[in-house]
Amino acid sequence: MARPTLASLARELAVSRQTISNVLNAPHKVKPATRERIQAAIEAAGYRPSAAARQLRTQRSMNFGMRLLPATDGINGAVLDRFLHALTEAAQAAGYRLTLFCADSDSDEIRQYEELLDVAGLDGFILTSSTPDDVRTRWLQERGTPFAVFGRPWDAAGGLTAASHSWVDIDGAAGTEQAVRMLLAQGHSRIGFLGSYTGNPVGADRRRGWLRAMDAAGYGRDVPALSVEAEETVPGGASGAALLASRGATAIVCSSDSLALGAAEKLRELRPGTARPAVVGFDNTPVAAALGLSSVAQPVEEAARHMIRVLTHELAGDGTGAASNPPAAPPERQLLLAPHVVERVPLPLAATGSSPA
Amino acid sequence: MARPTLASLARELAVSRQTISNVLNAPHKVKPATRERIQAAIEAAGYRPSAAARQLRTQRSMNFGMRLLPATDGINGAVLDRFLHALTEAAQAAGYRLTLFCADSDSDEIRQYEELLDVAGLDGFILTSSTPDDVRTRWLQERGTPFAVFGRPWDAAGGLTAASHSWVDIDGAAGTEQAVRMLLAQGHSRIGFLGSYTGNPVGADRRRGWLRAMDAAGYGRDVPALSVEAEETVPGGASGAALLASRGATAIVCSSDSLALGAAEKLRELRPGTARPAVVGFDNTPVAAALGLSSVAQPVEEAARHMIRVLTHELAGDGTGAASNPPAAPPERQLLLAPHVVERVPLPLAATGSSPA
DNA sequence: TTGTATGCGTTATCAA
DNA sequence: TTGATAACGCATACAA
Repeated sequence: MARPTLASLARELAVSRQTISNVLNAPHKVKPATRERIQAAIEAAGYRPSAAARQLRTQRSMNFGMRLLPATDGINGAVLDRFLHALTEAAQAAGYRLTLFCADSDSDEIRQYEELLDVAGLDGFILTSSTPDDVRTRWLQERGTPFAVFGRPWDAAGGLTAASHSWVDIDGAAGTEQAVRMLLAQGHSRIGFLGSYTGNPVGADRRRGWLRAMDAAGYGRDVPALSVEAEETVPGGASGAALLASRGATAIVCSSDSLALGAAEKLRELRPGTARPAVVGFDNTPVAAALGLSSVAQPVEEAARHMIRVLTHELAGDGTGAASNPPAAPPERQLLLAPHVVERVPLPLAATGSSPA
Repeated sequence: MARPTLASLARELAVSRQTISNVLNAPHKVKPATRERIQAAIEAAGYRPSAAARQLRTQRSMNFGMRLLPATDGINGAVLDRFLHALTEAAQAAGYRLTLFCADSDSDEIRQYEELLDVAGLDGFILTSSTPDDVRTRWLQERGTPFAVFGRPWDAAGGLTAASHSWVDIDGAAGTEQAVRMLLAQGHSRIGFLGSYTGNPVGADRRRGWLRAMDAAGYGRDVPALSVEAEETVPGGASGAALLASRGATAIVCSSDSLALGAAEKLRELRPGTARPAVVGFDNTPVAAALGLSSVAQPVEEAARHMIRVLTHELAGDGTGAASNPPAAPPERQLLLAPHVVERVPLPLAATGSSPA
């Protein structure tokens, strides 16, 4: 038998379509007795309202869009998987669907917005980065389309502009600060920082935390010598680590896992006696886990959930549909989440490396 | 001004809605003169047909669905990014959109299919794995919903069942075969295989290629000693490599990059003199690239594009809309793609490791 | 509290 | 070749 519709179900139950529609969209308007009878029938018939018909009427697609960037080449791309999964899950739980799309450039991204808005009627977008005068965010704001950004709108100079749009980000400085404290607790004092930070606001932010913690610990005078700039690659990490080691660093905080991987290898090579290379990475990628490298873990799942919360809140008086009596507090429009350090012991593979096999 | 609709545009042009619709969907039915006039007007007005209205009429959503598996823990998850991006891009190029969803289990996945089919009217699904009597594929087939699977339907015993559904897969055996040949050409003869293959059809497939190449090269008698089973982790690779080395292996083909990473570290540790650990991984993940490890690269982009081709072909007489005169050859419903070995030289970090810094 | 009428934007059928 | 009419499935204002 064919899929039931509002009309077919109404005929069957000898009520009007309107009543069934009310049971679904405004249950309080229907007498409890009939409501329950109809609810049971809906259940039994497996009736589900058609999103297309609904959208035609309400001008709501219950659909968010997100641009998928061209395959993030780095090791750190692994973070995207988790983010995407959490995003999809949260959207789904809120009754929304997630549509992916590709774009060649930021301006092409705007063309895609336009197309997806007109054709598919998307209700909002997820952006995975932005700058203070990002053409995309400006376009979306002018058009009044809801969107949320993962990442603060850093400007080129490394400053943070007060943006009027919603964003969620991870507090990188807090992460490196915590990493330094962990290393201090382990007895290290000459703790280096390795990262790309000039002209790279994210790297600069992470460096700031290291700086703060070093100052607080009274090692501020060592800071100039122990801060090394490096390309965010494995070889970059290796050569940076060599430089830091030559300056007496016994531990290194890195602004990425790629760097940490290179640094750890290099330290192990330079000091075969040391069982544990005191290196901390950033992003807590599977690679770090696989190699037993400590790393700063970002709560991307929480970030994703919050972004959906912001979006659904903006789209409805209340996401739940059922008007909660004390209207739920609106989600923070701009939220900075704290990461945490995952401490790991190196693999046996490394531990046995120092002693003859 | 509001977004133009068929009606508003028709009024403006003093033609019927139908004519405009024909210009879009059956241009040959419209007199060239009016067609061009209308096309220009469409362009100028920026008119775009509403997908919802269209779907209501045609029962087509132009939308495919794909389940996002819970964050692939391994290093190898990186392959998904590329696959997803290629999939989205190909779908987009074919005029389709891609909707993501999550599920807790295979049976929940079926519930999601049902929901997405009823509610959103998805036109087809992408699956990323299947077994011979997969409940999901059976359900989809019974319902007549188009779908394509990435991965052959291996059965538990490692056999390949003749499936009636479409799939695309990478020929793992061909990949390892090629890896062995590369190592042979480099002068190796005692080439080991490291992987998880009993009860793991994918691993068994990859082992098969190694076996074939070793036999062909006349090293068949060494095979029993040189095949080592290991858990697909970095430590697994390290201990497996140690065992293989003790049996005289000078090179190792691994069934994953995780294993290769562990194996390479171990070999480097065991033989400090050897600048190049002769290890080949599988999947060509960013980690392999970052570390300068050779690896078998899967053409996942091509696989993704083909799956979209299969799906769109099944849904339309012809994907292009414009009926091509010689009806394009239907895409292979079951396609095995050949991977290729990416040969890399280890990083400086490793090369300098053997000589004093 | 329940039912009736109308329209959301498109395509399909048919008549002109 | 073009135009009028109906229908896709639903929600909303309004009448009962």
